Amino acid sequence: MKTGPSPITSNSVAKAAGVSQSTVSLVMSGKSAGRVSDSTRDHVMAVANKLGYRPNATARMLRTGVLNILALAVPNVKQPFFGEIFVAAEKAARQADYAVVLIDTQNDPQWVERIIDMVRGRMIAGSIVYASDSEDEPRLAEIADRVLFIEGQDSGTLVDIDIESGIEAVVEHLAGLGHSGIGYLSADYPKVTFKRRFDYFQKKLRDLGLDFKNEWHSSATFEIEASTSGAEKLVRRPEITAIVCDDDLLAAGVYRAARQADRAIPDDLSVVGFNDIEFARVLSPELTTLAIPTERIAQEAVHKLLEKLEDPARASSSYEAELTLKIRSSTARPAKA
Amino acid sequence: MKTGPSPITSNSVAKAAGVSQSTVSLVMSGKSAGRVSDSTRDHVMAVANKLGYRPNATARMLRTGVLNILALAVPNVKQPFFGEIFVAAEKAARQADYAVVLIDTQNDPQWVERIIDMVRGRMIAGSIVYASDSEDEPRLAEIADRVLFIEGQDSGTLVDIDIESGIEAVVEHLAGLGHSGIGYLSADYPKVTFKRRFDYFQKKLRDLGLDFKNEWHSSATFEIEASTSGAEKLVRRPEITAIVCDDDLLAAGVYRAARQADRAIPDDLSVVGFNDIEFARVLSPELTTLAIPTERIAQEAVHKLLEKLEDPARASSSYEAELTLKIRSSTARPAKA
DNA sequence: TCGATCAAGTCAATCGTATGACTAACCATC
DNA sequence: GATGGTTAGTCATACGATTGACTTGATCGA
Repeated sequence: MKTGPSPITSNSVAKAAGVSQSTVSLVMSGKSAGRVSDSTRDHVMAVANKLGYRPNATARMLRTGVLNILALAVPNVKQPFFGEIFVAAEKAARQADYAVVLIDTQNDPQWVERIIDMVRGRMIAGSIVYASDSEDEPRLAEIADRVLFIEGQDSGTLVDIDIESGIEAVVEHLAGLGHSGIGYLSADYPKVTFKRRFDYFQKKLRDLGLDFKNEWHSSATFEIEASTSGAEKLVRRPEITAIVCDDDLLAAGVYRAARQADRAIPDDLSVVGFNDIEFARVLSPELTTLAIPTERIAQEAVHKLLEKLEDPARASSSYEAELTLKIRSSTARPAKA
Repeated sequence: MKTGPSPITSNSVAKAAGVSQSTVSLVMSGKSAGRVSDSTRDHVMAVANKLGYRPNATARMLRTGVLNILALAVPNVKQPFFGEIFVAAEKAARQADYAVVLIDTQNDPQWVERIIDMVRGRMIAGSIVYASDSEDEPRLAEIADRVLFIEGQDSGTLVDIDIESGIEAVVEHLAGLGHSGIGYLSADYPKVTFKRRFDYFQKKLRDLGLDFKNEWHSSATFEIEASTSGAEKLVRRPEITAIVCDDDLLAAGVYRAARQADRAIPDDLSVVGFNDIEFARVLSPELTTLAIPTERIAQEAVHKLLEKLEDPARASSSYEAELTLKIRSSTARPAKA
C-alpha cells in the first residue's frame, strides 16, 4: 500500500553508528547515565540527527504503556474563551512533551464514549474535561483516574473556580450603584457551572435583601440571534435596570436587544458579562465583566492531570481560581425614573 | 510505576471467549469475512464488549504503520474562524475514525519542527496547515507528501480560496455605491493569504480606474487595541469613505476608531470585513463581509489529505472555494461632502 | 471411498523500542 | 594473581495487534 521512502529506526541508526540497538535506545531516551560513555552518546546523537531519526512513538508506547497525548474536552471551541484555554493548556502540555487532542463536546454527542475508547485503546494518557454536563461525569467514572474536571461537580474536580465570590462582587457592584431590579440571562446548557452561577446570584440578592422575580430570569444559547431574543424579555421590563449574564457572548445579545428597545447602555441599562474575552472590549460601551485567570487554570489542569496519571493514589491538592471584576463602561448608576 | 487495574488485551478476550487471539483480532478489525463464522464473531464481540475491550491503538499502529491521528495547524485558535475550521475538520476526521491534534502556530514558534517530529515519530499520519508563512512551506518540504496546505502558496495547496473574485466583489460593491477613497487595513502577519488579498484589491482598483495612495493602507495585529490604533490613521483621513479589512476582527478596530473620531458607520464611513464570523452580526451596525464556506473547506482538506496519505502518487484534484459577499448595514453610499 | 475443495480457525513471525540480565574489559587492592 | 568493583556496552525478551501460512474437519462429486 504505502511504502514510505525510508523507515529510519533505532536499528538503522545503530548500524550506521556501529553500536547496538540497545545503545541507541539508551541514548535517545536519555537513560544513558552510567551505561554509555559520553563520547559514544555524542556520536550516536550525531548519527541520529544526520539521519533524521525520531523514535517511533507507538513502539515506545507499546513498551512503556504511555503515549504522550492528552485530550482536552471543551463545550465549544468556537468561543474564544475556550480557544484561550486550549492555547494555554497546549503550551503546558507541550512543555511536558505531550500533544493535545481537542474535543468539542457540543459538536460530538458521543464525546464521552470517544474519550473512554481513546483511553482504553491507550491512544491518550488521560483527559481534561471542562464544564461537563451533570450527566457526563458518572459515565466517565470508569476512567475516573485518568480524567481531571475543571468546574465539574464531583471529587475529580481538581481545578475549580470560586464562582461564589465572583458573583458576589458583581451583585455588590450593581447594588452599590443603586440597582434593585437586576435581571439574569442564563446560558441555556445543562452545565453544572451555569447552574451554580445563577444559584449564587440569587443567594447574594437574598443576603442583600434584594428582590428577584422569576420573570427577571431568561436564558439563551450563544448564537447571536438566540441571545438577542433571550434578552428581549428582560430588556422590555422597565423595572430591570441591570442584567447579569452567564457569558460575555450573551451580553452581546443584551446589547442588541437593548438597541432595538431603545435602551441606552449604561444610562438606561447596566450590563455585566462573564469571562472577559477580548471581545468584551470590542463592544461599545466596553463591557464590565468577570475575568477568569484562563492561563493559570489551564496550566494547573495539565499539571495536576499529569501528576494524577503519574500516581493515581497521591491525592493532589485542588486549585481554586479567583475571579476579578473588570469594571468598564457598561455599568453605571440607574437613571432615576 | 503505574499498575492499571486490568490491561484488557486481545489475549484476555480470547481466553474468556475460548478462541485464539488471532480470531479476536480478526473479529475486532472487521476482517472476519470467510475466516470466522457469524456465531463465533457475535460471541467474541459480546465477550469483548462485556470486558470493555478496546484494541490497543499503538500496537495496531506498530503493525500497520498508521496511527489514526491528524494534526491541524492554524495561526490562532482564539479566533472564532479557526475554531469553526477545527470543528468542521474534526467532524470530518472523526467520521473517518481519525482524531485531530490542534496546533496554534502563533503560540508555538517551533511548530514546524514539532509537526515534522510527530510525522517522523509516526504519532500523526499527516497534517493540514492553514495559512502558513511563506517561510514555513520549504521547511515542511521533507514531509511534503503528508501535508496539505489550505491557502498556501506551493503545489501542496490542494484547498484554496478564490480570493480574487471575492475581493473584486467587495470593490465593485463599494465602487457601485459611489466610493472612490477606499482604504485598506491589512493583517500584520507574514501570511501568503493576506498578501494576496491586498494585491487583488489594488489590482481591482486599477481595473476600475480608481486611485489608491500608500497612506490609505495600514496594518495591525488582531488584538483589539492594536487594530484600533492601526485603523486610526485611516479613519482620520476624510477622503477615505470606505475601509476594507483583512479580517472581521480588524473591522472591530475600525468601528472603535471611527467612534473615537466621530465618524458614523455607515453614514460617514463604510466598512467591509472578511470571514463572516458570528461576531460580524454582533457589531452595530452589522458588518458587511466576505463569507468563507468554512465547513466545506475543512471537509475537503481532511478528505484530500486522507486520500493523499492513502496514495501519495495519485494527484488529487484541488478544490477552490468561492467567497460570498454578505451585504449588511456597514456599507452605504458615501455622504456628499 | 478417495481425493479435492472449502469453511473456520490457529500458528507464529513481525512491527520498533525499552530494559533487566548478562558480559567483557579494565583497574585497584590486598 | 585472585577478588571485587566499576564502566561500557550487548543480548534477548516483551509489549499487543496484524496477517500470511498452515491445519483441521467436514462436505461433495465421481
